[in-house]
Amino acid sequence: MAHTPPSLDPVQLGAYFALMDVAGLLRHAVEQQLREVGDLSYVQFQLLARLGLDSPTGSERMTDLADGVVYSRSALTYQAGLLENRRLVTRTPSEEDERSVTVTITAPGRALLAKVLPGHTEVISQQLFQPLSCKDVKALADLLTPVRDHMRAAPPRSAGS
Amino acid sequence: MAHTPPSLDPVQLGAYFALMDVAGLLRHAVEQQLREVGDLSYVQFQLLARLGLDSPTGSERMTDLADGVVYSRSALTYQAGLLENRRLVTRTPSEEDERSVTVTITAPGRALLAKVLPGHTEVISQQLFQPLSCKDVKALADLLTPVRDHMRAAPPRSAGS
DNA sequence: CGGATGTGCTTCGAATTCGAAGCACTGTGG
DNA sequence: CCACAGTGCTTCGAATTCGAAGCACATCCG
Repeated sequence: MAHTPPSLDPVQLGAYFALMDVAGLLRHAVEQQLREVGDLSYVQFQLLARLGLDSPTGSERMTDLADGVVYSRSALTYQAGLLENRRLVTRTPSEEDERSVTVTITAPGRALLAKVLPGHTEVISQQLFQPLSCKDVKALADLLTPVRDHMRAAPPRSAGS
Repeated sequence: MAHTPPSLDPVQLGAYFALMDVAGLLRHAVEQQLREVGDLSYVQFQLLARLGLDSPTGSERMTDLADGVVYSRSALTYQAGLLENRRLVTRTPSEEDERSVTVTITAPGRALLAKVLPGHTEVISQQLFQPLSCKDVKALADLLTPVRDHMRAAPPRSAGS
């Protein structure tokens, strides 16, 4: 059935390596900027951004956060602890599910997020979008969004079944 | 000069997050597969692949390897040491520059590479390329390759200058 | 109601990463 | 020839990551 050739097309290989390289380089650039301006790691920024920008209430459960971030649950616990120590978020037991923990961004958290955001977008614009036209960006988003949905739906388990 | 808006277009944001998410998820999927089949980390695989596939001689200097991989020099030293312990590569002082170290893939290294390669390409095909047509893949490569070149050329230093 | 199973989060130990400092060798200028 | 700067790699300590195991609560089924 799955007649996967032993090696990919050169075009496929190029796309694959370019994707991974761009993501890695971009992550490094972003991380450096975040560290300088706000002493934040990329994960910490992702958490603050999700709480402060995506969530209407500024709160989310640990599990929902983990679903939006690629990292493991334990790493999430660790980073949330660091953010809590710096008073950028609070962790309170959920009232409905006593086992759940609700993470909420604080006012200082929002302030720090606002402080690092301009530099962050600047790095993205400079590093990622400078060589691309508006149409290119649109095309890139349209190309990658279905891939993300596909990957989130299909866990990396055995390809069969 | 650089009138960077305080926040990115929604389209840009979507492209940015999709890119990072896809890369992260793909890295996890690939890493799991490599671990199961060959007990290799992603970095170790990259090193073996570069030595076994890209280099005609099967040898390269540490610095040249580091340039092709995003990781730091010390991480490279560590991983190369692990590969050497498993007899998958050898590290010998260069004859011309006594301070250089030449890394060479061994026969067992090539064998292991050949062993993990089919599964690797299968994962890439399934996870990354399944939702994409051939034209899409071409477009993706054409979009990302200039970005990579741009990022490699422009270090993430202060954007201003 | 009571036990079994499932879900949510944290703790634990091991592995990996990074940047800074250190060591070894090369090349250049006096 | 010798000091000095430059390059290549490794070692070191601290921080971060992961998976597995553990704990607490919720839900289901008899």
